[in-house]
Amino acid sequence: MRPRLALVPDTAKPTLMVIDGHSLAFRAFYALPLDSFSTRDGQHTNAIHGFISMLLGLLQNEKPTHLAVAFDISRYSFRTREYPEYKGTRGETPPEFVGQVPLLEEALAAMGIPTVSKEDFEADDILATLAARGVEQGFRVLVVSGDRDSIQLVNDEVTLLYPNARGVSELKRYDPEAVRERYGIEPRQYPDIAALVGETSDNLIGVDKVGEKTAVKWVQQYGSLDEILAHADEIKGVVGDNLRAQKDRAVRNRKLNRLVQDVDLPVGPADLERRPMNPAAIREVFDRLQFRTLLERVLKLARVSGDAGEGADPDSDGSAQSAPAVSRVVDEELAKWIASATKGGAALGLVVDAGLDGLAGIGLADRDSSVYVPWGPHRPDYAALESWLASPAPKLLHDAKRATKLLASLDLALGGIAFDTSIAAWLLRPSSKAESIAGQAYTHLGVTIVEPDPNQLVPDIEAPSAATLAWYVLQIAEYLENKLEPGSLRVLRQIDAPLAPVLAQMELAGVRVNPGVLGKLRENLTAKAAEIEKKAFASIGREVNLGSPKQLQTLLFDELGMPKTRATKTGYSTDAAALADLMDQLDEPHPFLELLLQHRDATKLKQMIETLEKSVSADGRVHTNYDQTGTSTGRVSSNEPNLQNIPVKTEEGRQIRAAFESGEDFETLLTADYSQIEMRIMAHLSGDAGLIEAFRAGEDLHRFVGARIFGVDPADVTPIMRTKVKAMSYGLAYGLSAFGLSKQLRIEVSEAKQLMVDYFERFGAVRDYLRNVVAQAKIDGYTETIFGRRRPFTDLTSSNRVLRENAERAALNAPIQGSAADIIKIAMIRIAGDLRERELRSRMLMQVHDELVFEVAAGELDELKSIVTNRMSTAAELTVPLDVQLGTGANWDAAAH
DNA sequence: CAGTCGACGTA
DNA sequence: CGTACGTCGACTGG
Repeated sequence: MRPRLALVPDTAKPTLMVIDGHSLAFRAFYALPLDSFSTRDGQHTNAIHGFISMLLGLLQNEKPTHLAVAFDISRYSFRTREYPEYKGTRGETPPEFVGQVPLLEEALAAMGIPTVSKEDFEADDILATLAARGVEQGFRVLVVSGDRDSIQLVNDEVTLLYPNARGVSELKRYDPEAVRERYGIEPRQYPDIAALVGETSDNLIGVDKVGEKTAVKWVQQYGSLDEILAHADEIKGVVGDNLRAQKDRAVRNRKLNRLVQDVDLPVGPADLERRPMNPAAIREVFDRLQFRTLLERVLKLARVSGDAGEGADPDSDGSAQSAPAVSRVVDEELAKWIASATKGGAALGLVVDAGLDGLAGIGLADRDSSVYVPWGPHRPDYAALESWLASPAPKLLHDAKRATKLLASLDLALGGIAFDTSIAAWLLRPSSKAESIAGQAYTHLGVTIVEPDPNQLVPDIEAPSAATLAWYVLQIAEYLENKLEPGSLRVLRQIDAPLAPVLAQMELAGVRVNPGVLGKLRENLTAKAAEIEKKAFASIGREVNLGSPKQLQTLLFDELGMPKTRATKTGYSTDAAALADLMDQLDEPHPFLELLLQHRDATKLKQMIETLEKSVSADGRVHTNYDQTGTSTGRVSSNEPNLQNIPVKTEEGRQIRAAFESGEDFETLLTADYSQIEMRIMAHLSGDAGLIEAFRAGEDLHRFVGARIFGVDPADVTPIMRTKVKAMSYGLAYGLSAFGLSKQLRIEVSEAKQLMVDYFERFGAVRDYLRNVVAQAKIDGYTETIFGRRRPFTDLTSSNRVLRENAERAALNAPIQGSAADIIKIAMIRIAGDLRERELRSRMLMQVHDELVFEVAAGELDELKSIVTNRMSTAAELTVPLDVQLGTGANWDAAAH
């Protein structure tokens, strides 16, 4: 059915494609805007993007059988030795470009494309050599280069693909005929023309007054540069005089622009046969570069070339193990299969099939068989399965939280979550995005699981059976288990795998939201926003979309002529800090500014309320989704809706919290939070005697620290002093600079600097620790939390300063934020265990990084308080106590303390 | 219609 | 020129 044959070019000769990496990447660099192609953390990628995009087009259109990319090693070669001025007019290569070359080489390596370079030679010489060898060995050769000197390589077997002025998206094809048409000469004569005319970009001056037209005329007349020089006497006029006077220039140029065709290379054309791509490596590199569309394109190409290369269907491919056939089993047969598969305590792959609503079936797999258990409404006796599911017998899953929830909806318990491939992949690379089972099979096993097109209304092919997927989960689990360090494996087994069912329970429970409270608040805010908007329009005498930064920019900076603020990608900032600055700067601030800020406040809250209202389920509760693999530090995140960013700082914000209540069958809400957990972790990790003493003394931390720094009694620490110290302390864990501190506190940079000096004089071990974290991470390539959770870093040694310093701050923060995440996760697991064992009806509902919210059943408050306090404060043994604050109340706001 | 950006809420 | 997130409306480019 598939036109497989068409994928193989029907030419007798193999095609060798050789590409000048530097010249093409450099063209791409200038063709694509620098600003539009960079990763979130500031790595420029425009040259890489342009190059790969061009390369994919070439692979698709030209279908080379052999391929290599040549790079210059440096800007020095035998040519610069012979003629130091060669390429001398070239300015410093932009650092934004230089930083992209190693990444491009990495991307090519992942795509299985060899790169070639040779000390003392330029990429063009390598192209020339490979082209010559290729022709000798019977190849059709395609040279891809942006250097005009490559024209000399063109002949009946060698075609040059040359980028036009528009960049690298279109390449002009130069075969001998095209060269003749463009220049009126034979390709081999091109260097003679170039020698006479000169090449500005190489700093090669030609003969004065001789341009392309004159040079072409002479070459046509005499045949070659040598002949022209031999007959120089015959040429009349000023150009003739110039030629005779400056013939050395032409001779020198001709010597330099001759490409070397016999460079001693470690590879020949035959070694450059296209190899299968490594999807896992490609994903890794492209993820890092944040190339989404290109990733799709390259993976598609990888699949196509893989099919064409192997030409066999997966089932008949003996080399890779393929999934066993699926059998449907029920009743006694099912019991028998489970008994035999779990013999010796073996773990089974388990996938729940979610059907359209509820549970459609269950897929199970051991190493060499897989079974599917359909979950009919009139189900036969599945006792054996149910008891295995509920038992601690080990199970390997992908997304255990989801499976737990699905089974729970049918009142089925799931125990023995021994491994979760989704979590495992995240622990291995916490910055990566979650993948489906099929995605993981492709990434980790290199296996393509054919899935129906999700855009197709009527599926074109059948979806893979849950049983087959379960078998793949088993394979992936095995692979990842070997990949994970012992420390990461411990984090998986002791923290994240046991946490999954706890989060599942919290999601299922949801939290009761009072629609009346929200509705009233929304109405108030709607009216308020409208009123502010009216005033704002009146103040400027026209209407404007207050939600459009672009329109606001026009208004503020063009029409009202206010001073420019911080630059953003698309203009000037209109954020709250920028507006505050404007109001400070102007003697009589325009009333519009204040109104705009108020309007933002009101609409932001209004939006939040509306999203919350929309997410209330039929049971009157909000069921958020906790993403266990969504952060790179180890925290969980919350979405749909996000319950971790409900306002708390302003009075109106707190009114939203007041809408979160305990359910009807419950008595009250209990909140429990860790006070200053990150500072305590810093005290622990740094071993700073002063900070440890501060926490052991048990008094107000910022007051204590302030007293030390300002040399006064704790009682004499003023609110201003306390604010400064507090900002400094909190900023520490984020890699705050004197500049940042000064901006936040609105004080002079010099004062901020002095504050930092004073701080570190008293708490020097903290600074030593923070420095050491970064230094160690530079050596190891990763950071680690107290419990061994790792986060890898690649940019700590980058030559790009922005990139490197961003990575340094992230590395500084990761062990602190991550350890706090570990601690609360451990507490949650233990609290959930206690609640279950003691058969309490109270439930854990929410987690907000350092805070837990519970719904308390009648008569259980005291017992719950003691469990929560105990488990939270003993979740980790630190050199300082873990202080836990409790609060109770009818709603979340009232329960705060 | 999907993806990006600026802005802003939380710890 | 402070870490980690998610969500919104406006805008952009296919």
